[in-house]
Amino acid sequence: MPNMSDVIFPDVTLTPDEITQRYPQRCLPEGAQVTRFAPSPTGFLHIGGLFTAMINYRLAKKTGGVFFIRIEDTDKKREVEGGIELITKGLEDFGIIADEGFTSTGQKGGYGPYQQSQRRDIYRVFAKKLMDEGKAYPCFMTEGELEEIRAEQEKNKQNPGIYGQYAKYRGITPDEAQKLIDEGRSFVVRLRSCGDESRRIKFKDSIRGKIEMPENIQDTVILKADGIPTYHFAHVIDDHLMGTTTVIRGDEWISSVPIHLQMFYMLGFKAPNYAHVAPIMKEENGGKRKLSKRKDPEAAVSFYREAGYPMQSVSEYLMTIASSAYEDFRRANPRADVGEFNFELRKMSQSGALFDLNKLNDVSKNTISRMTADTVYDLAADWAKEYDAGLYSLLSRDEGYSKGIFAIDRDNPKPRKDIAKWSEVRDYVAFMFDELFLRPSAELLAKYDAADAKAVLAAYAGVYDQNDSKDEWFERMKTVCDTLGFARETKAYKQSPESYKGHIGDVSTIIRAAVTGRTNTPDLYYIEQLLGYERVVGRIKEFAESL
RNA sequence: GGCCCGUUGGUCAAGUGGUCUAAGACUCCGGCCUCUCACGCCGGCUACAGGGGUUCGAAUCCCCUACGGGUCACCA
Repeated sequence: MPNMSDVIFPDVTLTPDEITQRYPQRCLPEGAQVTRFAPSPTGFLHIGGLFTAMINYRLAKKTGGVFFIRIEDTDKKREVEGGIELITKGLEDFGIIADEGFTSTGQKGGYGPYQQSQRRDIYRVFAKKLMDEGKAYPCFMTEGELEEIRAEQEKNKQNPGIYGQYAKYRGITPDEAQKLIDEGRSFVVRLRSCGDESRRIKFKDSIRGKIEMPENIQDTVILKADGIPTYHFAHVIDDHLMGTTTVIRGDEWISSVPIHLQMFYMLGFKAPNYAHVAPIMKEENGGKRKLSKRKDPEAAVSFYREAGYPMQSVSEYLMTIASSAYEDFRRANPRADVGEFNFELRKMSQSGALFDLNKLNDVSKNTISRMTADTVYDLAADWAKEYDAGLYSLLSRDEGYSKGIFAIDRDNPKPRKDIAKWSEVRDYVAFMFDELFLRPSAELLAKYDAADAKAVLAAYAGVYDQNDSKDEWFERMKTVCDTLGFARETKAYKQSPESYKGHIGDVSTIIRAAVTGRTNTPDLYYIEQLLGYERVVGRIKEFAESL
């Protein structure tokens, strides 16, 4: 009588030991964590995937360990051309660069290959080992049979699945298997579960604490009909061989942990620590639901790039979701590198956070306010180059000029926080470029007497001096106040409003409207300095005539 | 439906039996500062899902209910 594994795995010649020797124990300092991100190459970087990857990365970095990227391409149907590069490149934009495995420039590291489709032989060796030990068997059930069983179970209100009496092929003999194979029947390899429903399996999740569940009793598929492993089996083999110490993944995997733990046990492997992160949610009809790739554009990381959020801002926002202590850290260390933050898994929230655009905007404004004018220019121009060509040509026409705009009120302890995303830049800088400058309408000054406004503009145009220091400039505006009957101090006006036409604020508003076409802008002095005498006085005169 | 997990203001959250008449952040609304805006500062609105226990004492521990999420594939 032939051996079952010879019937099923005639192609497998290597032994588990030979494989294991290729994956020596890692030499890492005490406490170093080996983590990984294991995406499918679907060509779509989900914001939740980025989040998970970031947490994996941070933990590895914090502990002096290793972070690697492994491609889980065991389902060819979902694969997309260029999907791997899109994901690795996408992560690298956020500073998440793999120590091992896939980077945008290819694979590296000594524990590969890091792509499951290239590891077929490895999985088969261990599947064979399980079969040799009676822990796995071939199952020839057809789709129709599977459906019948499911229907029967449903009718009897039993749990669905292949276990106990429903595991029809548990007792198949090698001869019977050979016969079916000769008939051309296809088969999968199932685990011969050693679980007992009445026993409970306990494990400690690094984020959620103690979890306990009934043992797995399902004869889970480990090798599909095409000989490729299922996620479960690949996970166990890969993370064992690659030396992963902490598996950080989405919490949709929690319910599979009993299967995984059982496989580690049956294979004689030590199981890693698990950490299951809560998904990022979206508000809908008053409820919450997971951000969906299909329905929600904001689920894609590319959405934020297009909207003009700097990668840095998205990172920062995600960190605030990952750890509530992060905002305090950031306040205390505005310029520090994220790496200095003491990230801890156990402080992570266990329930899914609603994605909050308000908060992202706020975080982003703060993030941008900490950038230098040069950086703001570079990033804004990069964005514009791709999404707003008109703006790009204006910004890049005179780099120094453009940087000057972004420099206004930037290098001080309380920098302005006007910009949350690059798509706002066009509006922010509009009046600095004649091409975008909107001639002010008289409406802006509706609350003022037209004759007074004209007088203010004429007086100011007469005395404006491009060479003034800021103090001189301000003093000159006050002089205009004096000569035209406006109060040079707001307080003086408030004390006796009847003795003035208005105050310094009114005068500056009139001038601001003429020069910028708006009543609210950053510091007028610096704007005028950049604009230059001709344009300042020209705009003032033009506006005065229109009143 | 079975099994898991969760539930503190509109949102993110701190909180591990007394220091909780519950921190902080975002949003919103007032006010101050101020050449406008922004910044900053001050203040305000709004919360322990519900019910039972345990305890001198419960947001915190236990039980039940409700609600929300996840999972139950030859997808990951």
